Amino acid sequence: MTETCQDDELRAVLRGLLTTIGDKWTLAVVATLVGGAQRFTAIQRETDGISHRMLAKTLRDLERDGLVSRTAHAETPPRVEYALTPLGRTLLDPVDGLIRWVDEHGQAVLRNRATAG
Amino acid sequence: MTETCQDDELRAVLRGLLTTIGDKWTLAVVATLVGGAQRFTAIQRETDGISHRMLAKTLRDLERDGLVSRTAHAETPPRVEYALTPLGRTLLDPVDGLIRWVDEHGQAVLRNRATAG
DNA sequence: CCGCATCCAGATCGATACTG
DNA sequence: CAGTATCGATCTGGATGCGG
Repeated sequence: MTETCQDDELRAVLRGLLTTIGDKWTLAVVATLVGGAQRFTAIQRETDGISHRMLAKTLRDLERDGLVSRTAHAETPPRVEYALTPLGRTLLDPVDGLIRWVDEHGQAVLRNRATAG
Repeated sequence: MTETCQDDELRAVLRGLLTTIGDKWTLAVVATLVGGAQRFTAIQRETDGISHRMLAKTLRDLERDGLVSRTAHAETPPRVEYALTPLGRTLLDPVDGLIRWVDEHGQAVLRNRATAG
């Protein structure tokens, strides 16, 4: 495994990661899970305007990447809880950096957008 | 201007920003511009596989947000140079945090994807 | 050389309905 | 309650051609 290959792969992962967390709902869902494990319906209620389908997709993607864990309890009625994995929690740090940037410079971006149309 | 309104707007900006920098090519273009101002064609040559149209769109979006400046020189042949603005450079910091995260945990994500995908 | 408009194929998303 | 499949509307991205 060469370094260039790794570099290429890392770039791909970076883009994929940005695409993932940049997806319309991912961040909101993650924000909902910061406080602790949540059930499917609870997440949907917390996340304003998300459709059933998109929540399912978002959670599956996050689970696929190992950022969110899915625990199905064999009960009636069925109960499934989602939570951030340790790996998922490590992501909160750099994301927080982005949030701070928006907090600091977001207004400037808005102003630019308003000016430039 | 209420705080809740600002909070909503900031969330919108955050999502918009993540969408922007998560867009397929934005990061590669920004990476090209880190070293200094570049011409349209030079950026296209540096950024492997990007189409004319997408580069134009990417640059326009970045310019709209005030992250990239566009300087047209009135010459023949026409020459237009793009460069990161000071605001654009402040964004490099949090993005670097993300890159470090990928550097550190990207392999784990890939492993998870391979297992679950 | 630079940028935009048009056209077209593929991806995405929301609503709905159906299974366990 | 949790999750998947289908369908239709919308959006995106690439190729091409034209104007500055």
